[in-house]
Amino acid sequence: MAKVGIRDVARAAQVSVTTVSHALSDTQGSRVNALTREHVRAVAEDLGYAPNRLASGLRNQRSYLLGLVSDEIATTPFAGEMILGAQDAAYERGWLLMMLDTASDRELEKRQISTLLQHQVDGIVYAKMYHQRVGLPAELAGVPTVLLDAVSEDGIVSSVVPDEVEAARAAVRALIGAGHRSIGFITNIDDIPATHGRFRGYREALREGGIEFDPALVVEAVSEAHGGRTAAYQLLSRPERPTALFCFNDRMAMGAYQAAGSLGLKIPHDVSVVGIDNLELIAGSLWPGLTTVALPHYGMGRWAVTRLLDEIEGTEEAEPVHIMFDCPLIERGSVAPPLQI
Amino acid sequence: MAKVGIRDVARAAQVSVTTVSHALSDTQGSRVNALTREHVRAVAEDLGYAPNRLASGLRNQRSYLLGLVSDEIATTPFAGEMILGAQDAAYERGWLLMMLDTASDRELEKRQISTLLQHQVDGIVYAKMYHQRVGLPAELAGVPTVLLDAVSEDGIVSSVVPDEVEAARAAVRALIGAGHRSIGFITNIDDIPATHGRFRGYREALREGGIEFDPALVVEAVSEAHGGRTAAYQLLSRPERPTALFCFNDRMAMGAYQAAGSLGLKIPHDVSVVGIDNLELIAGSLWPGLTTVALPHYGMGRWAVTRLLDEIEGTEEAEPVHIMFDCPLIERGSVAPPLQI
DNA sequence: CACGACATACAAAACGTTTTGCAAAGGGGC
DNA sequence: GCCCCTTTGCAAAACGTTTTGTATGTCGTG
Repeated sequence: MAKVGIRDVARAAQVSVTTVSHALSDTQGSRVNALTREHVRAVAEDLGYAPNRLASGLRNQRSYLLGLVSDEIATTPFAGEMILGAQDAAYERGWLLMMLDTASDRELEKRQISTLLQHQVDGIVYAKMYHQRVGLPAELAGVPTVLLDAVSEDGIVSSVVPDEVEAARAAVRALIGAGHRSIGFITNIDDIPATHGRFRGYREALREGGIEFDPALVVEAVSEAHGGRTAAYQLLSRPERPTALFCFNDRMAMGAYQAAGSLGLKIPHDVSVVGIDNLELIAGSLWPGLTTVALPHYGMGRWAVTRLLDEIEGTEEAEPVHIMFDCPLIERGSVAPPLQI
Repeated sequence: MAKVGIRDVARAAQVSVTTVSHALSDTQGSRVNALTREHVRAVAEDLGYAPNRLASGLRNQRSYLLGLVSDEIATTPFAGEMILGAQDAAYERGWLLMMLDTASDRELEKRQISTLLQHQVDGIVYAKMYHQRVGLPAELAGVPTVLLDAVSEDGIVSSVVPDEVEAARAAVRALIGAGHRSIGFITNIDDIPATHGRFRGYREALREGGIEFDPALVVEAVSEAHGGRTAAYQLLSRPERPTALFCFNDRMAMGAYQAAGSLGLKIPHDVSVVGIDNLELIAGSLWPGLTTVALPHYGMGRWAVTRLLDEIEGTEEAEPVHIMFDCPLIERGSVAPPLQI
């Protein structure tokens, strides 16, 4: 069963290839009779004809291919949602996405981008697996590009990142709303936007709640379960222990659960905990379920591709847009009113 | 900066496009002088020329594109490794991979496959996110295809799956090796190959160790943390409780940790636990770290693409191959000798 | 010295589309 | 009834490669 091409359709429909082409793409001013069009369409359908995108891409200088280059796709659990969002948005508009993992290797990244360009991708989503500032690779100059979960130093291309400050505020507000006044903050040690943004959100939420900031309630650690565990242990074993903990992420919150358990404290009865990330695997598996703030990976992925396609298809040169996505609170069972109230 | 094409190189090098083409692809019998070749190459390099894959694909009837269709990429944590393996293998051989998520929707799957085919992909990896038997979509007939983490009912295309029996045996052997004789099995309730394979592996390992199978030590539950928790609670609260638990997966093992904790039992001192999956996020975050068996997702992804490319590039029709991948034991800290020995 | 064989380079066709320019036919206004 | 305009269809060129067939010279051999 050889591939059926446009000439096969033309032959079967007793018209020229030109007419077939016109009949199948409605865009042109009616250069074909409605009846002929119907007839051609029926024949094409019948033969199972689908245009060869390689050929039409060559002719139109448009491949309907998008590249997505990102660091460490595999090692992080966020990737899935982000990519799915991007994929969905692309597919809905008739485009396909090609992902490449740079493994954070600048040299590899360079080669991958040029491979993508060789395949004539019409644009590139440059993604990072956690919110960061980046310098745009030189190879991307002149190529429509959108940043996903990253902002560029020169602000020259559109970008989307989560609103870290708001995320932290939402988390802490949930605790304050439950009546807590002594809220520990288990933060991480990396110098990344999330660290600073969430710290600011923590302080802003406290201020809003009329609670004085107490530096003694902030503990830094590596952003893993064990870091969260030691930090929480430290905070919870004090005589004047906080009644709630706001953790930098869900993994650290998991560590907090472990520390609470080893100190004989029950969550949420003795201590409330909130995280950030909404990693289903962790937040949903903990017991009780972890109340946390979701990072809108799916939505950001969608937005990035949608924006990229708008820029590609748009006629006029559009100004780059930089947006921050809201992060919704996901309530499970780790927040309750404080004990002594 | 307009794209530089082969004719630009020809002009700059003062030769014909034919010569440029020949000079750049060494495959042909030397139809070009070594000196000319060097010269052309230098000029091409200089101009930053890279052939347009769309055009060469059209001419060669080979797109150097592969499709990867899979169910639920986003919702499962395995996806990353599997896709990364596939991606790496493809990239190393000069191919690109286009992923599509069918969301387990048969209708969507159909459309996605035909989209891929329109883009002239040279082959398709049909992947599932957990080991299962599948019927191959009719659209794939005649298209080079390899199954990833799935086997087809008719065995007509090559496939790769994990060796479930061996995985379970490795896990249980680790417990027996530590001295355990009373080993509970927390299994799941779904009728999938993993359930049956791991049960068989459990029994085989017991037999090898000269331990009699005791149906009372097997408890079924949903394969989530809460399922593991209730099952483990049930097993561990018996007067004659098992000294070790083999859990269907890491999430259920996490539930076992919770049950042990609520019963005041320490892992691994009072009870040993092993899982299957090696989900870094869970196995590495638990305290103590979970000893578990890794499912070789990265390797399977690599194998699938490598095999697919061999079949595509191979001259003769190759017989389909069905292989099972070994699953290595990953030791962390959840296994110790039993208490009373 | 002449002829053939070989090395080297080029022109042209092909891959499967889309689109532009052109021609034929049909219809309406005068 | 003639002319012009509109509608409808077709032929051909173009997109950027690769490859086949052919032409030109050069060298070696008889």
